[in-house]
Amino acid sequence: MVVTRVAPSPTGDPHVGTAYQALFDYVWAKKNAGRFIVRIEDTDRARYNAESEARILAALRWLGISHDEGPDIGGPNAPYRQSERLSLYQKYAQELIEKGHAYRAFETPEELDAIRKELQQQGQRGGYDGRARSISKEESNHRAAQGEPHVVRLKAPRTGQTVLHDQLRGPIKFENSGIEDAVLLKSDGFPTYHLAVVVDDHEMGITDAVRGEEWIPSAPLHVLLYQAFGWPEPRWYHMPLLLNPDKSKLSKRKGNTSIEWYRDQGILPEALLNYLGMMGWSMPDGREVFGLQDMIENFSWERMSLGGSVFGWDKLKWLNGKYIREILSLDDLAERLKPFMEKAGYTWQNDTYLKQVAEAMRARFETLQEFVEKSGYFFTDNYPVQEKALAKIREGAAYLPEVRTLLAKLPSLEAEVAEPAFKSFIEQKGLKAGAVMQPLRAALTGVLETPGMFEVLHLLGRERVIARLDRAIQ
RNA sequence: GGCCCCAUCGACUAGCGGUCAGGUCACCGCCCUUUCAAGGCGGCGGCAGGGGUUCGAAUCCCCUUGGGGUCACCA
Repeated sequence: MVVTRVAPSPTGDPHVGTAYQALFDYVWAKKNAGRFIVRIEDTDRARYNAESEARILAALRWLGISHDEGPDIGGPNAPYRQSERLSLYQKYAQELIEKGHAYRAFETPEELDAIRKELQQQGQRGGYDGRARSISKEESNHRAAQGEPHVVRLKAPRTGQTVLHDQLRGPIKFENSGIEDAVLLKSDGFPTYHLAVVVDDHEMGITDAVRGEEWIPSAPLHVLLYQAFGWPEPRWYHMPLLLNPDKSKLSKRKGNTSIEWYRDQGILPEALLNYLGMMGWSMPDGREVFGLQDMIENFSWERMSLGGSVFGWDKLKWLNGKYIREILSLDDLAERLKPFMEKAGYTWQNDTYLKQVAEAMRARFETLQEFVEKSGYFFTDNYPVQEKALAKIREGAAYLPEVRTLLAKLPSLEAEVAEPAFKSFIEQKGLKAGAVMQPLRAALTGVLETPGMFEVLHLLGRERVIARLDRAIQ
């Protein structure tokens, strides 16, 4: 049995890094017919954001990553919010104190600052020297009983080494002398990540701890905790990081990290998921377009590459376009377009029309939002006319009245009718097609890039075509 | 700075001792063409450097360099 978890911290926008993590946790669990858990790491009162949890869960749902247990659906290991498990951590912290693996420390934040400075001046590493270790058990108990504020710190060994057995990189050795007496329980009674993650992973039966590489430096602390408790360690997998274009860890300041931002741009969830799947991982046959199920069927850690991956926009957009033009059905595409159209204030006479426009535009937009931006003239007469289009209209002013006459008297604007009529008109005049087509295009759409002219004529219909021509001629 | 991780085209990657180092995005050119796309074809472009090991290294080892992560009562 494999049980994995993703443990987001509800401090803000749903982060693509969380989705990345969740994706691999999910795939690995499902590959092994196991369970995938979502746990909320809300032990930081200062950064807690009340809406964040729901948005993170919604984002995962949107992506199609479904969890087997979590705060919204419950499960055998409930509760799934660390803020609701406080007594657990306190109990285990107490246990460590009694076993001699942890101790209370009573320094105030100001005192800690002073200690840190002092240590730095001496050229020593670390932020705490472990001085509270020397407080006697009696005194410690007494001061705690008096209600004196304190934290609980790990009594890290000062000699020897601790080895992290990372499944992706092999053993990583750390000198214990470099491991600090980290705070396990804060003075507000909340645990730090270090205590919480170990206690919860153990209590929830997590067998495989998959998380970002940024955790490697504190991993020995976690190993030490497992040893102190006498619990078996999970298998550790430290994933490569998602990067900004400048190769630093993906961050809000240097890129778009919110899943909601991509959603609002009209990136499809399957495209985003697919793209995340190709960050550090590849299909055995080299396919670049693949879904969750493909990933589950073909997943193995051997195919993971360890260098971080730049999370870039260009290829994501290309992939999204690929889904739009080759993977989605026309019906599906139209349905997904609707909310974007509505948001932009566009209306359409019926779904058939929307679908026809979508079909005509299909190869010409790569995000749903792009469709809205490029297709306005199909949905309103109030579309802007670009400078270049205006120039084209003037250029072709001589022909437009004749084109109007021609189109007005045609029995229909279907391509089968309009195209031959148009061709012979052009031939008669001894013109090049573009000389007439481009001004006409500009007159009917206000832009110079549109679907084929005859598609446009047919979609707009005679009434709108004539009206727009009249307007342009004036 | 200490500790730790990583290292193939600009980007995403294939490669796991013997390959003309392959594919994709982006970029450039050509074709198609009523425009713009899409699509097809082609091009540009890479094993960071130096030592080893080996008959033979992108592949294994070491050093250097470079990049990154982390050093909180945040996760």
